[in-house]
Amino acid sequence: MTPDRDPARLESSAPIFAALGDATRLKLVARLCQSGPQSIARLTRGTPLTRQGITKHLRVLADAGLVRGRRLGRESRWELEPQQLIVAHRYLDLISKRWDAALRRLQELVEEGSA
Amino acid sequence: MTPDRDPARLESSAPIFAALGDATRLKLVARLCQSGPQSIARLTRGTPLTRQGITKHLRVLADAGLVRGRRLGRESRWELEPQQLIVAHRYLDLISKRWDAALRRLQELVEEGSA
DNA sequence: TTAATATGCAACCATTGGGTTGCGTATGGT
DNA sequence: ACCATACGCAACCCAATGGTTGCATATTAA
Repeated sequence: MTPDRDPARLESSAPIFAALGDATRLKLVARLCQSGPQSIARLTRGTPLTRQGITKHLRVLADAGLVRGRRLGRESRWELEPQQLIVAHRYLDLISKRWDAALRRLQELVEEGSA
Repeated sequence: MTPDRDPARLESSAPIFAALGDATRLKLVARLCQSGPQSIARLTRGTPLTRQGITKHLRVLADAGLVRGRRLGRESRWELEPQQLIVAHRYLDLISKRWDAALRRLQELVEEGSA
């Protein structure tokens, strides 16, 4: 375990952030979050994009492990996959904490220097 | 405030995620985090990239507000900017919580349906 | 059976992105 | 004064991305 000590593990968060780094995909995530699993056609409604555009974005999210889709009859239902979100979340948590620590160290140095 | 209620605010997180969505930039953030403010030349050492490459990545991070640089003598010192990290962190927090809520609702529906 | 719905696949296009090289310039050290 | 260091700017290149259209296919409904 101890994923917060493994730099390689940390770098693997990049694809997750990359997948979230697009306004359209963020909206998709939000919609899947708020309204639960949906078909592509339904996800397309309300966006200025083509169904194919949405499909591509869903694939990107799926490749990052943020989302999963399976065929149900003639439609394919897509839903959120929480684990990867948690990975990203933990990464930011770690960075924030490290940054806090660095800030404190810096602060101490400054105070020492001016004392 | 209540940034967690403002969809427009939420979408504005996309550039932050996009900036973090690259392995090289994640490493830069980690290095700035661990070893504090550094010059471009120093940040370049240890990477297979050119100084210009690093400079470009720093600009991307800066445009996302994650990092800030200022000229000190003949070198330019770059350091982390924590607030944007917190924004991203809060976004993931929100999504996670919404997702939890959706999961619970779904769970209830399933249980009702099979009861 | 026929029509409408929901999707997948492939080609294509324009733009962005990651990365380099070359060159010019300011700063620091000797 | 001179040289090395640290940097910025601009041009350039190739690959990836965001987005479209056209067409083929499976499924549901009438």
